[in-house]
Amino acid sequence: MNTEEKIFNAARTVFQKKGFAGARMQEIADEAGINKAMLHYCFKNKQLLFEAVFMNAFSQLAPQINAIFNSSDTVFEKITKFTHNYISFVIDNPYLPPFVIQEMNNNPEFVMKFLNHENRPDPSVLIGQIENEIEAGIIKPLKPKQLLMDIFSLTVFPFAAQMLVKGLIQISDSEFNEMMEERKTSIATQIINSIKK
Amino acid sequence: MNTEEKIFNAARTVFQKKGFAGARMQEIADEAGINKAMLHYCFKNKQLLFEAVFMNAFSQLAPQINAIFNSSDTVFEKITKFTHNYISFVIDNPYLPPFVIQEMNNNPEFVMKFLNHENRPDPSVLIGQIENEIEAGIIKPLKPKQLLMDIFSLTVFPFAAQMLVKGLIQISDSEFNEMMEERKTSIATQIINSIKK
DNA sequence: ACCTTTGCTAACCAAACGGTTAAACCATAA
DNA sequence: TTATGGTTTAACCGTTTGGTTAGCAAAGGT
Repeated sequence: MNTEEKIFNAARTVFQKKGFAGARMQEIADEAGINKAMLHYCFKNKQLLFEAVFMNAFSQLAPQINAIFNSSDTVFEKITKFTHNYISFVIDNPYLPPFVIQEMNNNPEFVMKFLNHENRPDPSVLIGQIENEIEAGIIKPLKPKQLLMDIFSLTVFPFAAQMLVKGLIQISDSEFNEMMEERKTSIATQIINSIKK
Repeated sequence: MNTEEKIFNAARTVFQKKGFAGARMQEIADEAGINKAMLHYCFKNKQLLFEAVFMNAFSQLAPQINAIFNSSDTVFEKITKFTHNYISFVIDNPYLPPFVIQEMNNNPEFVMKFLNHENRPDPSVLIGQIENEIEAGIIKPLKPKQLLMDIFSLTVFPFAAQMLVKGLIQISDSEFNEMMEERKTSIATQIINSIKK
């Protein structure tokens, strides 16, 4: 692992734990086991280092999501695949959702920068497909965007609000992971049952 | 409005917009239209000022939620009331969910302090009641905690991840509010339909 | 052999930060 | 009128922060 990678990994760890404002360049340097000046040698400044970490987080997720959204599967298959894949991915990267949501709320200017990114997750094809399947009588009449919001909510929220949820309904880390494993399949079943004609 | 209130309101605004780490005492002072020293005169230090704001946010929400969770209503009625009341409340306080979730993830020590608070939201009664209604054949067999997670997810997530959601599915502020108005009733209907026998 | 570049660091800097101090202000009671 | 005690401020302080500088050592080119 070269120095740039060491810095990047350290930065990802610290930024995801503390957020942009709470992260300290010194802490990232310590975590990487190098001098603080090296951060600026490799990544110019805090903002650019952060953007590198943030964009990388997204460029891991987005193509995976788009591949599902834009495939030739049926809506039901897409829902099944999305919830399963997303939860699997996030179980391995549990810091990602709170991090992304936090920074999107804190840096609205930054939202725009990423929304114009080539690889942004784009549900427009899926929305059209949902409308078609409604007309075809496969899916009950509903607003596609509400359905998307339901899918995102059920899959992403438990991870985004992990600490809150664990505290509120009193579950341990292992119980949480068990529940999430179960949700990999149960969410899709539940949604499909409630929208199929 | 006395000075303490001016400070408190200013602090709430700044903390909710920037988070604890990102908030600046000077900015709070400016927002309140007073001298920075006055903050320390009234609230000792940044940590205590933050805790005052955070606890206040919770003490607005928690009793309302508990009143519903612990009433003598049926589970279906509780779900209906909870989703409706919570969304109504959060439409008027849109900064609250991201703020709470962010700080709970960033200050895990702080989570404990609030979880031992007398007025914490407590779903234990509701969980027992769900188990009873399952035995009574009113509700399909399911894990009560999964049901709670679904309810929280569908109601809270769109607000917690507001910026992300608005960007992803391409909706304006007014469209977002329209969708949330609709969800006040649609979420409950949907959940109840999918769990009733 | 002699530059030039690259990877890296110790030491340093100016600005920003949370917090303190000492004095001014101002109502009110003696 | 003046003494008192809570309220408010300008000025200041020590520390932390992101960022810079000057230089070292090894690698490569000529």
